[in-house]
Amino acid sequence: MPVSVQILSQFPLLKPLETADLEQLSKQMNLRSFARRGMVVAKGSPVHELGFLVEGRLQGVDFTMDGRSVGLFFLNPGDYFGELAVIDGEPPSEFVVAAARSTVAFLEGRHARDLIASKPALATAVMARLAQRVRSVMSQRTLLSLPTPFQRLCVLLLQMAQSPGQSAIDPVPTHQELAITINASRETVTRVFQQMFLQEVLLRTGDRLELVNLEYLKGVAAGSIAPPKT
Amino acid sequence: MPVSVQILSQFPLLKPLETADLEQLSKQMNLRSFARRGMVVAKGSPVHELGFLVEGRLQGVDFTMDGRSVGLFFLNPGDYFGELAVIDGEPPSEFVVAAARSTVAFLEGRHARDLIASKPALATAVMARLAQRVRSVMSQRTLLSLPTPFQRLCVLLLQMAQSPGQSAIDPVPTHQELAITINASRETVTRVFQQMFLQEVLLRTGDRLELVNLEYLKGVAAGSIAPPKT
DNA sequence: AAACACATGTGCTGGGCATCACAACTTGGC
DNA sequence: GCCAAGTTGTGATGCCCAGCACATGTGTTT
Repeated sequence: MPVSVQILSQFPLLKPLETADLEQLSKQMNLRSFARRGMVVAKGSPVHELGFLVEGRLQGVDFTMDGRSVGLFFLNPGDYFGELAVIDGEPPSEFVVAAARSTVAFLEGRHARDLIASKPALATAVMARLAQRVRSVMSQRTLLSLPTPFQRLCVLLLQMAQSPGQSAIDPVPTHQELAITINASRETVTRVFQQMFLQEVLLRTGDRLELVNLEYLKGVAAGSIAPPKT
Repeated sequence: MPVSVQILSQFPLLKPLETADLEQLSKQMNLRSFARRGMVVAKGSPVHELGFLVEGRLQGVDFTMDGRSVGLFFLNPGDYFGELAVIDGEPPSEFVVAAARSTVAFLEGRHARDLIASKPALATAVMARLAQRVRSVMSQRTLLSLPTPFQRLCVLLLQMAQSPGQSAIDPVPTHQELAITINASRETVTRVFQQMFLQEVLLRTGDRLELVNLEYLKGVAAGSIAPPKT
């Protein structure tokens, strides 16, 4: 069940490859579809595959040993996942589930390793990707060691907005999801938002959240503005 | 100020290199010494160098925007650091300071990049190193989202012990250092230790901390054993 | 030996946040 | 369309832990 070269050529990671390479790859890959909530990769699974998201939306989740979920992130079409397991041969470090009906192209671990090893351009790209992941997880870790949920939420909002360099977040994750990533309760997130709407720091319109008062958010993040009392 | 080939050949990362390569490298590198508390690399510095610790002990530290320190780790002779900045060209992500009088061999960023790009064996090793760092920071992030300091400390102790696969930690970091990594106050760490000594879960002899009751620690980590009240 | 820096032990107090409980509202599925 | 599932808003309660203050121990420096 090969994957069309047409589709493969859409992926930024594979851009440096020749058409011949893509045709070769095409035969090694296979396409699978997932319903909403379908499990794409299980943490600790012995299967090592590199996955390319063709369409839909995936979310990665991890769990603490006592069952709480942490550190959620999203993948959009064009992204790939599973590099960690492919590179070091250890089991995958988190679960990946479909946040919406999705289609994924898989390349078996062994083939993926060979591919990366044989194409220096790919190796460089993968290294860059890993470096970026280290930085991103580190900034999460930094976020989590801020003292108050109020500060953590401000920093998270700034982080999420600055990805596209904009002062808006679209679509906004649910309070529950935000709570998970900043290690606070769902209710606390609701209450902090309430505060910020009142003070007109944030503005919500549909699924879009606008960061009106960026200076305030930065101030709280840097600790120069004290978070307001209850 | 070249670095002797003799010294370079000690580093695991450089093992795959021929003697000729090492001699070449030797000319590109330089050796610097640092007193205790000396700053080896500054976060955000525009200088990108790959550093090899020849002797001594270094510690990496990061800070939140409001000035608290987080996520401290140690380097021992034979380790290298600075790969992140070398790979993605961004400023270093943390400070590295000398925990004791130390000697470090530096290789300039451009040379390091060329070296890695030209030797697939090195590229593979660096990729593996990065993958390991992602996993390690991720487990830190998981640790930080546990609800109570008690649980966080149990998990941290288990993590620190299992590096060598032993049930002891030697040398034990100070309470202050532990407090920083689990995002708790120094006093809380002291009190948790107190508890655990009483219950004979831990045993301290000099600079060595023995994990006597591993099952208990694992139980608390997994949430199946409730942390005792104050 | 004295002086100092640093690590550790311990009590007290207040506030912040998790947790529970429940209501109002929106969304998706059939 | 309607029911179920999921999302958001809000109050009340209790407890855990940060923060402060200070005592004691230990190794290092002069």
